[in-house]
Amino acid sequence: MENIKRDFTAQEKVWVNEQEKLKIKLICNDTEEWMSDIDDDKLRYVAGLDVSYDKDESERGCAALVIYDLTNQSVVYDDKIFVNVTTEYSAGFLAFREVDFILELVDRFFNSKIGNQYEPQVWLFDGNGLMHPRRFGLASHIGVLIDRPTVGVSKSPYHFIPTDRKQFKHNLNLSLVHRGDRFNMTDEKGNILGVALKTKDSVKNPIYVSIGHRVSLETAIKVVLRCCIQFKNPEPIRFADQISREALRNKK
DNA sequence: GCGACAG
DNA sequence: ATCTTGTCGC
Repeated sequence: MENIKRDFTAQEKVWVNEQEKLKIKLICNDTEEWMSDIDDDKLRYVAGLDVSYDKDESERGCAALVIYDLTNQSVVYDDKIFVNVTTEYSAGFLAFREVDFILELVDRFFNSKIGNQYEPQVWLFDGNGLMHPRRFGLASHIGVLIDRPTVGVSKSPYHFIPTDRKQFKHNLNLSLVHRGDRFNMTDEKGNILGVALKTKDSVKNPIYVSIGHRVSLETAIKVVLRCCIQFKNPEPIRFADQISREALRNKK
């Protein structure tokens, strides 16, 4: 796996500094009691967040937060906000495009009546954590800002694919046969940045899981696998995606 | 030499 | 991210 080299704009240089600064606070191991025995029903509430964008008006978007109860397999909290998107997407800087919306949702949750009752034990994000050019993707970025356990879940391997794309896909197919099978995503030095994780026997393509903040990779994988119940993607993220997307559709 | 790029 | 029908399989 290798990094893509390119020149940064002035804005991106500022963002790189911000990432490096926040990265100092990043914690890449388990910090909570329940993480030592997830199999013991110690994991119950998981948050999922996602932002959808309008196809016609690029400045219009909707961000959603869902708290999912694994015990009852139900959504116990959901919230959404329509947002004004002012930051263009730039690979490696997704967090800066969505951070304001996400923080507002998190803030609204903690200030809600049930903000204490359903405090999520871990927060799942649509995007990467450590699997990032500077090892600080959106999940890590938000994780540090809210200082809660977070995990990055993406649908494509970013640019962390070997030069030989065909060989990579071949290796994936060999390794990923059943639900739970994984393929390590490593950098050029052999560091494991995340995994390609098969979450459903019948679905060929894996999802990509990486540490966000305050979880080990093993815990991140266990959490995601437990949240992938009926579909390829984790339920909390699926619902957040569904809510934000539908809200945008109905507002027309 | 150019382009590569989570959402 | 978003544009999109049918269709295969459980």
